[in-house]
Amino acid sequence: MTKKILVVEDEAPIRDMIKFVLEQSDFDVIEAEDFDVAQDSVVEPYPEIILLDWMLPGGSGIQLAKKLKQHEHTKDIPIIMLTARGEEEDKVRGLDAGADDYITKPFSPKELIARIKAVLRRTSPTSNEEPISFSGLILDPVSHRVTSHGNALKLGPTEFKLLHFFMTHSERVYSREQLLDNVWGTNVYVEDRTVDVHIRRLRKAISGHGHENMIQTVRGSGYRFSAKQ
Amino acid sequence: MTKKILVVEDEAPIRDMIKFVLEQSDFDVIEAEDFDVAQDSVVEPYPEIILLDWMLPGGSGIQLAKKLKQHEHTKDIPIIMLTARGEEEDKVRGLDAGADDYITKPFSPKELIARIKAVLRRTSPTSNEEPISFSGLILDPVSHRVTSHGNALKLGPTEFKLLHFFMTHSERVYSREQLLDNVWGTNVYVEDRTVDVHIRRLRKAISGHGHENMIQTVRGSGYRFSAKQ
DNA sequence: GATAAACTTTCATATTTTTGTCATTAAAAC
DNA sequence: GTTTTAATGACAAAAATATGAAAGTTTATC
Repeated sequence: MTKKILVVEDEAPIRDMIKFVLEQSDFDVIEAEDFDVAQDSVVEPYPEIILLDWMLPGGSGIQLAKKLKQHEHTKDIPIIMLTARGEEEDKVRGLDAGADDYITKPFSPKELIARIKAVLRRTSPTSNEEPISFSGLILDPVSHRVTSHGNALKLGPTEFKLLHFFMTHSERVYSREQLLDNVWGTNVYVEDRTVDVHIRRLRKAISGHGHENMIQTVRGSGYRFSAKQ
Repeated sequence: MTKKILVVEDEAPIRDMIKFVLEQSDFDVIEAEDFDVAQDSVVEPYPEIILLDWMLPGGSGIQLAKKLKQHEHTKDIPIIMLTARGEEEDKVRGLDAGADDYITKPFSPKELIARIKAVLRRTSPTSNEEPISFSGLILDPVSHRVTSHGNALKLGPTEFKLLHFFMTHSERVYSREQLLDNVWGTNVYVEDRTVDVHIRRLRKAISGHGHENMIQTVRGSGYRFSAKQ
């Protein structure tokens, strides 16, 4: 699950440094050296976060921020401003313009990564946290637990995700590819048949508690999760 | 439940800005522009949190912090330092003097509120002075003691905070990063893996008393504190 | 203010768990 | 009965966590 980050910075050396640091931490970096390139870069799939040099030539950093905040699709993308020392007053305007955080140059790689992660944590949507229940089988996303009639079941991470997906998308057939996309994530290179193995592991884990038939094979199409027989 | 916040800041415009922001978020603000006024303001009912300008005229911010930390009634009031950029080194001394967090000026309203809430989250379980108990394991915030079936356990400061957090947030998975935020604090840049080590030490400390499995590893997600197996 | 003790953080290494793939067997479809 | 598709068991590689120890900091004590 690599996150896309757009780095808008006119000075190539700094941009390169940032790119290097971020890629070390497994982010997917897109670079832009000015306002126009940056604008063209904010397209689908949208970056999850934008590092924006405040002092772009012509002071266009603020303009870009404002523009992004105006559009529905981009207004929720968090922006971290990069500022130089001594530009204190501008920061206020930057934060007004909708930036979520700022970092003062020069910064340490550690700080950069920490800030990015903090912002991602703050802004990433808190999905539905309610336990999901199907005839005695309960999955609780908060405690990250699955119980069957009160007994804790032991599943690996992938089986947990798979079950979570199924329980939130029941009564519907999914092909192996769709399952891979939804559970493993897009652009993951894994054999289709691997899904079978995880299905089997999941079935094994929830079986013996009256949940024998909840994960149903639909020959030629894929699998379906259902409480009905 | 409006919380009382004392703002110690000599520059009136900044003070006003902070007051405005905090009142928007339903805090009850008390202002002080210097050491003496501040000292007189720290009386019952005590503020729940203090925002303290580091660079008070005469550098008396640190003195105030130290003084507050010396007195029984005020030593547990969390202090957030307000510092200017370029005073990085002072921050260290500030945190030494007992500050719980710091914010660099200028800061956004969003950031200010976020930091205050974070500190309150971290420290307000402390304001609940009731001992917390889980199947024979008792943590008493007042005496700062942990006992297992009556026997005192020896934990380091971090292990104590970690256990305290877990005991007030059981049955919920926390990632290493979330634990760092909640137990270490937001301004701390520490390796994720460091959490593992403290988890181990905590486990070691509470083990051998029938609490083997209270701190549970959730592979791929983090850790969970639970009385259940 | 020096010295020792206690803590914290990081790092290297060991251990455990999980994962993806493959070969084989079983089941269904035609 | 042959072909197609899924189930299963085993296994090696990869990933994540546990652990021990070193190095650096802080705190306490004399």
